[in-house]
Amino acid sequence: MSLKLYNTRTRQLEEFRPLREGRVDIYVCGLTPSAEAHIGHARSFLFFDVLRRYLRHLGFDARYVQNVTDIDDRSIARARETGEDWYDIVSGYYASFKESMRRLDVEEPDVEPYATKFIVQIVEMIGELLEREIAYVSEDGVYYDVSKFSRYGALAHRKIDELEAGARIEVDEHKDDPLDFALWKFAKPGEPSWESPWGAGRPGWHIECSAMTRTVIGPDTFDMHGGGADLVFPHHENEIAQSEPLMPHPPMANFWVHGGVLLSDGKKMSKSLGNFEPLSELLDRHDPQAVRLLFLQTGYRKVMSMSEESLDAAAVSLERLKAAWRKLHPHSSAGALKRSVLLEQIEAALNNDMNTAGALAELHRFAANVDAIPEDSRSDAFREFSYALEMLGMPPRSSWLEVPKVELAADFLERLQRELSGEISFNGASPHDAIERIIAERNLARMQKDWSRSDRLRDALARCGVTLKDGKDGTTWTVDA
RNA sequence: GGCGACGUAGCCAAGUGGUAAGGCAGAGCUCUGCAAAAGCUCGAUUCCCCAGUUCGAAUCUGGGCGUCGCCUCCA
Repeated sequence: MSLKLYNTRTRQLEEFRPLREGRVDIYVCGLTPSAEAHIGHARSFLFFDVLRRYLRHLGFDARYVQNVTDIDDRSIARARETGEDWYDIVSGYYASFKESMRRLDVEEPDVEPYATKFIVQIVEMIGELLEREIAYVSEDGVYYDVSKFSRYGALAHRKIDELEAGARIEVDEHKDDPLDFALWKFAKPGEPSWESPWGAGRPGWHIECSAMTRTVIGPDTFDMHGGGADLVFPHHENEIAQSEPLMPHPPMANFWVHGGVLLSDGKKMSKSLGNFEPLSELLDRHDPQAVRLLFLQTGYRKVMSMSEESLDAAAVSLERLKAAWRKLHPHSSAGALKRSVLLEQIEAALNNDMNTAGALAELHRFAANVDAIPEDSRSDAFREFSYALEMLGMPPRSSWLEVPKVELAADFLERLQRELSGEISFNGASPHDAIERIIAERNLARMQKDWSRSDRLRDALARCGVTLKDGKDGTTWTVDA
């Protein structure tokens, strides 16, 4: 039993085998920080985070490279509009993205190459393409000549004439063919630029990834290249077109792995449509672990839509896992990980093209049966459950031990006092003490079977947003959301 | 217009030839003075529609209908 992954290159589910024993090199196209990151980006990087964690679990030494395209037309245009420095814009958005990734427990890439740090290698690569006459210098830049690469369109499973029939390709007088794309764009006055043999300018989109994979990972075929499904064409197709003619032994990457896009109101979330809320703000409103859980529930390749309701449902679902973990927690003790059906079933699910929804189902099945676990195997169960959660990127936190509480409103005491109309006074007491005081009074009333007083006290608290729960170990309270 | 994906209970979603995982919501029960919380139990004779292949199909084939993506910057 081993990992099978869908390979966009061959359009098939294939058994994953690393090119070098025990080692996996993954390159994932990162962000172009010309706008605020959104939850669709999070879905993609969350998936690759789980893939990476799983590869490591399988015993591979996984090296994860995720680039930053820190130069592009949009950020330059934005700088012109706002008067800001273009790089301040880029680094601002990127910092915000990184912070969101941290909150989502997405692990840091092992290598994080910035496009602007690889200008030398980019220029060198363009030079090689020109030498081989696969590229040409035009009036406003250097272009890639698509007609020179016979496999062009292979990744996207598209033929050149089909692409040309597309109604939305703009004719550009600087290109020989509408499908040709820019490798280097000559700078207009005021635009950021770097020197090159053909004139000062900046790299086109696509070329940075070709240059960086070649430099950072190596000139030969590497194991996996990933990104969102919307990158298949033209971005990844163009990367292949740039890289493979210069390689002695193509293909550029063995596996091409693409994650499905996220829909918002039935339309793909995208920078140009602006149909999204910044990721950082969404994470203020929703538990990042619940966000991860929600994405784990859906196959990574499926087009998926998301709603506030689904996010809330995921939070409740996460609570179940937390509760199971909490029950096991007192039985923790150091020791080796002992495998049982839980891990076996999770592996079986993940081996099937990273079926995280199936893996999650196993976690829930386990959680539902936690009470039945015999005392002497609880420590093992605890370690295995924790390990599985961690493997999916949902590391148990110390906060899981606490029942969730929300802050009391600022005027809580005043409202409470009013609700009780002087029945009990607690001048100077903290809100917490006041609640405890009422609970004590109520329990006294309950002992005396004074139900009307008991209920009156409970209702007063309820109107102030505090719910009481009578457990067998006494009364606890929670603050309503 | 071309290429592709998807359509499973109220909602989200797994399952890719052997008789429908899981989550949310809902219902019932237990517990409780009553609640809340918690625990237990239950849910599609059926997988968009229509034909076909097969002993057997949600799963394969053909045809419809619908939704979405890509063909343009995008994870």
